Order: sequence, then structure tokens, then C-alpha cells
Amino acid sequence: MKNAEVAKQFERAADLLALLDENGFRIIALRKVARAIEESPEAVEKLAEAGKLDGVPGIGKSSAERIQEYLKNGKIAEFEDLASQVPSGVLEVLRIPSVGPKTASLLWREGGVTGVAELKAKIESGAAGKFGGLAAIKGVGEKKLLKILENLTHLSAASGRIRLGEAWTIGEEFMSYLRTIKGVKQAICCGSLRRGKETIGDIDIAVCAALSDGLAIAEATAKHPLAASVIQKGESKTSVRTAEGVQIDVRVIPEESFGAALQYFTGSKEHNVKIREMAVKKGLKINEWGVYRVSGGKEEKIAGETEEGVYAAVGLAWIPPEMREDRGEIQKAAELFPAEKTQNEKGKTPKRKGASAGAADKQTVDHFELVELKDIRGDLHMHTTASDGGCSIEEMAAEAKRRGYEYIAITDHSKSQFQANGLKADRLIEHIQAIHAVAKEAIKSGLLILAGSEVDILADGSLDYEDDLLAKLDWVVASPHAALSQEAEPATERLVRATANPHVCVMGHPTGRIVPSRRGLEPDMAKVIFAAARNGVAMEINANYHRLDLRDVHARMAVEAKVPLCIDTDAHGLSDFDQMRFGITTARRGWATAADVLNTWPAEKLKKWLKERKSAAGW
DNA sequence: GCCGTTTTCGGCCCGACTGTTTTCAGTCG
Repeated sequence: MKNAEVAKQFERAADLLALLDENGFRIIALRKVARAIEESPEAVEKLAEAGKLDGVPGIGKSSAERIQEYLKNGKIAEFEDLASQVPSGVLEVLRIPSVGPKTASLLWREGGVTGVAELKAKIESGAAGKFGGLAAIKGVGEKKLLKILENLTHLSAASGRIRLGEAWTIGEEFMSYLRTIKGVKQAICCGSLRRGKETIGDIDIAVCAALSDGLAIAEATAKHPLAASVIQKGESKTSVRTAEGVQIDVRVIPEESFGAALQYFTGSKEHNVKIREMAVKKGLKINEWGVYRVSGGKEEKIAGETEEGVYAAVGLAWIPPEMREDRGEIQKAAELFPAEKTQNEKGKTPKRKGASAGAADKQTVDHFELVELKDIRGDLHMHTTASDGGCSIEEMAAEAKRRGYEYIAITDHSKSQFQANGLKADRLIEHIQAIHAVAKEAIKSGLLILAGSEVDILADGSLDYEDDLLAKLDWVVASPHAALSQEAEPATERLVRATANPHVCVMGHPTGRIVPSRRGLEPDMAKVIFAAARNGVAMEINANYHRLDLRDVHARMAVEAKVPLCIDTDAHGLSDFDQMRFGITTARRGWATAADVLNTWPAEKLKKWLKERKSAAGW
């Protein structure tokens, strides 16, 4: 899968064109192509082979040809020609926050700066030497240069995006802090954090308060212990940065505009562009303050207090944040928009959402009915001290009970995971007995405990235990742990073969990736999912925010193929149960409803499904 | 460069903050 590689070519070309002051729309179009390739669930090679490249939204004829050229030659002649016109170090200068194409171009053409190290040396030479002559450039001043220097040091500290779970912790801390400030009615994280993306660039928080309180809120934000430095500070927008380099933007919005602000700052950018285009066609204008009808030079505000109102103004049902990626959700929302009436006529009540979706005291109607945390009835992948977990069977069961779960599966590692104290056959048999002993007591209080195992899928697709041993288990999660740098083709065969074992219930973290450092397996996921469908195997969304595997687009493929998803935490201790929420957001990004998720089913339905899978199940 | 229930040509989202400027350009989200 060369998607990331090809996308990089287009990103670089866009940067080069920007530095060469080319047509802005052409630059935007190239970035759009990069994103379309990057996020495509299908391998770009396969799309090219099938001649489907220009069928992907955002990719036109000319880009399709260039992609073909890259796949054939390993380079694109026209892009190489662009690269030859700009020193490569200038592209690095462009990476510095607060430096855009105009500034980088000025520094290069008029200041002779062709690299980051050179730029740094010139600025550090100080004001006496006019910063190596850079301060004399029209449009570049002392303050700007000092800001660049400051951002340079941040650049080395911040490696770009952080994981969802890490951003979530910071976001929660800031939200609760902001809510204690006088005049603040509500504070909600927006941006990619609200959309539940696997990595987060920066944290956007919308604060509902009167603008007259804006400066006080800005002061308070800058004083938070996590705010190591202040980037900007104004009445309606303040940005700070943590010591680790995470940027936090706080916006102050009055109540009558709060819904518009939530919608606006939640994004994604691509989603918002589409929404705004729709608005323009209807003679409307949308910004973070509201929706306005524009006629005869006059503007009349027609929505803004709630998110739902903003969507309704352009003829759409409210769209759950996790779906807002311009992946077809807008068309679906248009179809669902008039549905409320017909549903009411049928006597069906649409799902109502709590305060987090709209303004503080408003309720939002969710027509999409995506799965929610409260739908979860159990967790079917967890470890105990028998392998590498930190707690006993009883402790894990007690925690599950405390959380109101109806069932769990204890799934310790199999024998090949010797570094994780994986169980050999004799120990597994003892462990099954131990689990059943605890289960016998637990069922009295309504908790079903399945004796399971997380069995390794070996490099050739065979499993780490013999079939007759697997048959003794109530629940089998089959996961790849080793040989994760396998080529795509053997990886596909490996996973497809594993689904064919009749004892396997669910495929655990299918790619084995670690966000963001390890890519893991890159199989033809469509083939794996079709195999799972054919063999009646469920696919896991591993909820641990280091994994989130299946990832969102593959979860959606599973939903479309009617393969049940199983959202598991892979808990190794009690606090890991909390990770379920990240699996939920990933499932929602894959458009999953509760019915699509196996562990939202009542225990009886789960048992029935299992019985159909394993006729030898001894209940 | 891409795209089309007004368009195959002529559009392409919108505003806050900052710094360099005397009214605006650049960057960012």
C-alpha cells in the first residue's frame, strides 16, 4: 500500500507551487488529492489497476495520470521539475509554525535563506546585525523573526500530532477548569478531538460566555498550569501551548451563537466547506456566529443557537461529530432530514441526545443512531495475572460488574507470547477451570464470564493452539502479534486463513498497528472482511488508544459487509476499562449503530450467536 | 486542479489575531 507515499508527492507539489506563488486553487486541489489518497481505505495501486482513480472525489483526470506515472516510474516528472526550482531546505522552513509560503519565499528570495539551520543562525546573530539582514526585508520585521525563533524551538519538541487518549485527558482538564470561571456557561472540546480522530493536532475548546467576559477568560486560560506559553490572547480567541508542545485554542462565543461555533470549530474543514457551499446556493452565509440570509445587502440571522439549527437551515439532519469527514455523511443527512415527520407519523421516537451535542440546555435529535458508550453490555477481550495482566479473574469480574456489564471474556495470551507469559496447553486447561469456577459464582449476580483466549495468528495464518484445545474454550479472539512487517499479500492470506478456523469468534486488532509509530500489517482489508463475513467471524475494534484497530474506515467496511464489530478494551488492568470510549468513537467514525456491534447485544443473543458458531459450546 | 439539479467555464468558505503597516497581508484553523 503506497497511499501515504503517493499522498506525500502531492503535498510536496502543493508546497512547491505555494512557494512559487502559483494559483491558490490549484494548490488547494492538489492538497485535496493528497488527502483523498491518504484516507482511501483502498490501496492506491489497486485503484490504479482498476482504473478507478478518477472516480475518487477530489481526484481528476490529470492527477490520476500523475499517480499512474508515479506507480510506474517512482517519480512524477512535472513535480520533479518544480522541486528543481526550489532549494529543498526552503520546504523545511515552511514547516515552522507562523511561517507560510509568502514568508518562506521572502526569506529565500530576498534573504537568501535556504534552510532551517541557516535561518536560525541569522536570527540568533541578533538585532545589532539586523538579524543577518533579514529584518531589512519588506514585510519581515523583528517581532516576526523572534516569533519564528521561538517556534523553531517548539518545532523540535512537538512531533506533530498526539494520540486521542492523551488529547482527551488534556481536553477534559481544560474543560472542567474553564467551567469554573465566572460567566462561563459551557465549555466543549471541538475539532478532531470531538470527532474522535485517532490523532489530534491541537485542542479547540468552545466556551459559551458573553464577549464582555472574553478578556477575563483569556487571562484565566493563560494562567492554567498546563499553559507553558501564550501564543495569542484576544477577546474571542486565546491560544496557549503546553510544555510538551500541544496547542490549545480557546474561543469565547455568546450563547446565541454557540451552536454555530460548535459546528464551525468541530470541522472537519472539508465537511464545513461542503456545508458552506450548500449554504451559498441557498442564499445563506454561515460563519462561527450563525447562519444568515443574505438579500439586498442585508443580513438576517436565521440560526446559530444550536448545532441542529445550523444543519436544519441548510436542509440537513444533525450530523454526529464523528461522521463529519466529508465521506458521504452530508448526502445521508439530506436524506434523513425530512425523516423526522415520517418517523413521527409512524409513531417512532427519534433518539434524543444530551447536552454535549448542542447548547447547554438544548436537546439534539440524532437520526443516525450511532452506537454509544451506554449501549455496551460487555467486554470480550481482557488479560489477567495468568499472562501479562495486572489483576486476577475475580478483580476483573468485579470491575465489570461495577460498570454494569452483563458479560466478559477472560482472554489471556497463547503460548507463542512467551514474553507476555503466554499459556502452554496444560496451563490453559487449568486456567479454563479457574475461570469457570469464578463464572459459577458470578452468574448468580448476573455476570456471564466466558473462558477465552487471545490466540496468536502465526505468520502462516495457523493458530497457536491445536483445534481440540480451542474447542474447550467458550470464546476465541485470534490476533496477530509477531511478523507484523509482512508484505501485504502474505498478510492478507494469513488473516483470511485465520477466519476459516471454526473456533475463532473474533479477529483481534487485525493489523497490529501502534498509533502512530508502528504501521502494522497492511492487508487487503476488503478481502479479510469478506472472509470474515463468509465465515461468520466478528472483527474487533481494539479500543486502546494506542491501537484503535480496526481503524475507522475499515470499521465502516465491516459495517457495510454486515460483519459484526466487537469493541474490546484488551484491558490489562482496571483503569483500562475506561478505554472503551475510544473504541466507541472509532466505531461511530465507521458509521456503526448499536446493532452492528456484537457486545451491545443482550447476553442471550450473544449466546445464540455463539451457539450457531460453536455447536459444542457447553451451556 | 476539480467540479456541475442554475454551470463543460467560471467559480472555488470565512473570520480572528498578529505584525507590518498607515489600510492591509499573512497565517491559521
